[in-house]
Amino acid sequence: MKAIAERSDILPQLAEVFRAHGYEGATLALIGEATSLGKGSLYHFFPGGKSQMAAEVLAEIDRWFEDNIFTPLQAADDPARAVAEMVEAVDRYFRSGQRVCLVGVIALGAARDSFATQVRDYFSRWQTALTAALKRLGLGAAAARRRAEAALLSIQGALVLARAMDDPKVFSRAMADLKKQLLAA
Amino acid sequence: MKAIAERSDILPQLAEVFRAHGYEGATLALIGEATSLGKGSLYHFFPGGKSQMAAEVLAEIDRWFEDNIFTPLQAADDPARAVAEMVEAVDRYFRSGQRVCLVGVIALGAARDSFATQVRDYFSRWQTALTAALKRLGLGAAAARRRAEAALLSIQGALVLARAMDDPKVFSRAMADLKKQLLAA
DNA sequence: GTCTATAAAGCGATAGAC
DNA sequence: GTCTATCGCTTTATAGAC
Repeated sequence: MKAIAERSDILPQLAEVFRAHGYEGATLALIGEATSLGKGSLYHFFPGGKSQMAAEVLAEIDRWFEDNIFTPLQAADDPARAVAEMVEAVDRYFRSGQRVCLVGVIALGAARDSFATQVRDYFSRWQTALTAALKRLGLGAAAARRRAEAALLSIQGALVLARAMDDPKVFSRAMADLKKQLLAA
Repeated sequence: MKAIAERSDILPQLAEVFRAHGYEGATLALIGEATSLGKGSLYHFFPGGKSQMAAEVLAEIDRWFEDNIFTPLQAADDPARAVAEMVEAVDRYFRSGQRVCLVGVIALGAARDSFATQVRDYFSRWQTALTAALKRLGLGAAAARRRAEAALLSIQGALVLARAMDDPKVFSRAMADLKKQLLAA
């Protein structure tokens, strides 16, 4: 274990603070606590301050989804299996609804305008990747696009509702439904 | 037009500030600006400060939904028509996705814990009212409950996605779909 | 690369005049 | 009921020692 911090260690911790408190609510004090780093170190890594931190966290999330969700959807031999695995990966990633989607949180808040492109791209690339898999399952282009949009909507809605009801089962139910609906004829 | 402010005038303006900036992001400066009221007046109306403001806004929202959504769903002669009118009322209320759901925003943020009961009740009473209407449409108790849950989930998801994509059409499409799904056999 | 100290501004909240 | 002035604290951000 190194005493010297690395970006790869910091970004996930940073992400959790933004997830838990939102952009406005994530203070440098909370961030310092979560990363065990002083302000000096934080500004050494992120000279642009809080907004750079959030931008890099969003970029990291984007990278993760690209590798673990988008690419598998488009490259898989068996599209039905890829779609099912996407739903399972999403369930794990969001810890059955106990973890929130940072991109969704930012989309709802005032910080959306500052990160508009990153937020939009995240969802639109996800939709594109899922649409491709659904087309390979035999759906028409328009139907595939609509169904992919409905899927993203279900995931985001399930996260909101599960947290509002404080009940992870709401999320699990939604993901089980989602898998069925995505793979239906 | 009175120079003296009334609660009934203030609460809607307050609500818009919380919607636009979230609980943490809604500063007293922004609130003062939106209401054209100084801090003195604000603390005269809300001695409990910001948290009382948010609590009363949530109560006001609750009242509005009780009167305009929940009660009509449970009391209507024609449940099919009541369900269709709910979807239309929701579309108007959220301005086709250009306005955000404050209860959802709070549910996702750190302030959720402070308003947990109000947040939970809002959704659970909505689900109860919608479930009742769906049962009168001929659905079994369990199916009605599940379908009502899926409906709330769609609305919240559509709000997130419409804002993320910055495209109100996403919301309108979702509401059109929702109406069909709720009224399907 | 990490820290402490500190600046400058903004925060929620209060006091008191009118 | 409304305002201004202000308190005490926290905020983001910077400076500089180590």
